[in-house]
Amino acid sequence: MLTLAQCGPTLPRDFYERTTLEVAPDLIGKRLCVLHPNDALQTGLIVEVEAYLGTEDRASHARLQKRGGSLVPSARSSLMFGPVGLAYVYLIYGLHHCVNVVAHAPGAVGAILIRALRPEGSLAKKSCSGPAKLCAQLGIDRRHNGSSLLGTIQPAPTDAAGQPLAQIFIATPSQTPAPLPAQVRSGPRIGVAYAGPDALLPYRFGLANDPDLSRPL
DNA sequence: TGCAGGATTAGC
DNA sequence: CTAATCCTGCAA
Repeated sequence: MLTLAQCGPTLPRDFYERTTLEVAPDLIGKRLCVLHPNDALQTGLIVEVEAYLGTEDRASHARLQKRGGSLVPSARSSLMFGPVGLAYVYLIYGLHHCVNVVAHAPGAVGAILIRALRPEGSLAKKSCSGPAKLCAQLGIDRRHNGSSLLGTIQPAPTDAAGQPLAQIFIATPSQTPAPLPAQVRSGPRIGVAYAGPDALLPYRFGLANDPDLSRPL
């Protein structure tokens, strides 16, 4: 199992403060890390993500909604409008959690869904190939909504019930070579057929031919 | 206040 | 292919 120091340097805030479509492919090959209150550490390399943009993206939670005759963004997506480097975690189908990274240019709106990991260490034999599966494996749930991904702090934070909360962060692996940009491919996002033409936008990014993809790219 | 549907997954 | 399951958006 990896130690905290072996995870590599944590991605700084500046990494996330670029356009969402710039940040998304750059997350491929980075290491998602969860430090649990009992000091257990779970990690995996990101092999697949999807970018979700702002009010104009019909597939995004941040898209405009009808309300009182006018169009406004929904309350759920408010984190996507705010500071970068935070986790946006939501419940889907009443059953599963999905985790996003808030990332966008200054004044813009957007987040990146983490869709699949290559599991490492204690996770090595588990499947993290799917946005809900990786959250289940890593113990990520709505208590982490709004938590910072920019590093660990002491003492560990607590949730609304006062219970200790696992800390999530993303690091640049120092012992694994970064994937060549040529190996990162894009394709249409999964499960967004309701978005009409926006369902075809190539905002899904992943390592070409990686066995840990949630689906082939 | 009520209802339709979802950035998914496992199982038949 | 469908069920599971609950929060959110949106109409009434």
